[in-house]
Amino acid sequence: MVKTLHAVLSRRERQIIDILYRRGRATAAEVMEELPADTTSSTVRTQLRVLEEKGHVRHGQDGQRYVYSPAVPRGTVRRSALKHLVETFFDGSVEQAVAALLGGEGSRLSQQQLDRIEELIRKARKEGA
Amino acid sequence: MVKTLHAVLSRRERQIIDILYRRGRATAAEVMEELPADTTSSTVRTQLRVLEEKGHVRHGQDGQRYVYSPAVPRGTVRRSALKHLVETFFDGSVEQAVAALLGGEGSRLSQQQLDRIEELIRKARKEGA
DNA sequence: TCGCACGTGCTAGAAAAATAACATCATGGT
DNA sequence: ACCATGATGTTATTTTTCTAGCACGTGCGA
Repeated sequence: MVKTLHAVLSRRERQIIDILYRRGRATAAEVMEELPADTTSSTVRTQLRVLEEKGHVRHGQDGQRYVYSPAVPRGTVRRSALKHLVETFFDGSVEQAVAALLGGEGSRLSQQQLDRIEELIRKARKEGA
Repeated sequence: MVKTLHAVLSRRERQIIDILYRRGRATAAEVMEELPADTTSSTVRTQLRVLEEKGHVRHGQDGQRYVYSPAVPRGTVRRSALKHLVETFFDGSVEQAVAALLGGEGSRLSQQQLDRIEELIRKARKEGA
């Protein structure tokens, strides 16, 4: 059983990495903005450095500041995150998960989006046949 | 911003709670089975007790042993977990998330399942109109 | 009835995580 | 040129998490 990223990280580390996945990249200051207001810059920077040592994030340089981004491609992580979520909360049923996505109050999918999803279903039918 | 369950829990606590959500309910021994082999019973029971104190799980009694289950309904937690995942990894796009579910190699949805999903889309169309 | 197997409660100690203090270096405006 | 500002690195301290030891209770088979 390969450990999914989230199973390995500590609480703060997860918070921070999630911010990076959401934004794609961010400076220490930007990360700090998205954390609870009382979090100090020093703390955030230390965490980022630790995360880098552990190989979870990397940084480039922009002038004087560091710009951090996740080391593992988003696509990879989200695939396993999705899988874990489906197994944990939907009895492993992709169908149930899709149902929850479509049914969620917050969804509000446009007609076009629904069109595109139907298109995906047509493709899935062909492949699944 | 309401904190989602997973944002609050420590690493071990998450592992354990996920097991409970997956299985619905479990004894300390059953939880232990699903954790890394070197985890002791004492440790697991302590964690469960702490989780109960914090209000995340509760227990009933079955003869002599305790049977633990999550305190927050699965449906509630999975809704927010899904939401968080969509925001973090799919730019907030439900469509993209559905696409990933349908497109994942491991999916292998049956024709019936696809039928049911299409039915859901029809419903979504009506509501969204 | 004894004692082993298996359950729980409590509590202390070790390990990991989180925070913050302090020092240093570049930059830009006065 | 100089200081205020905003970065960073290093390191120490505090806090939380994790683990495990020990005591005690219950049931069941020898």
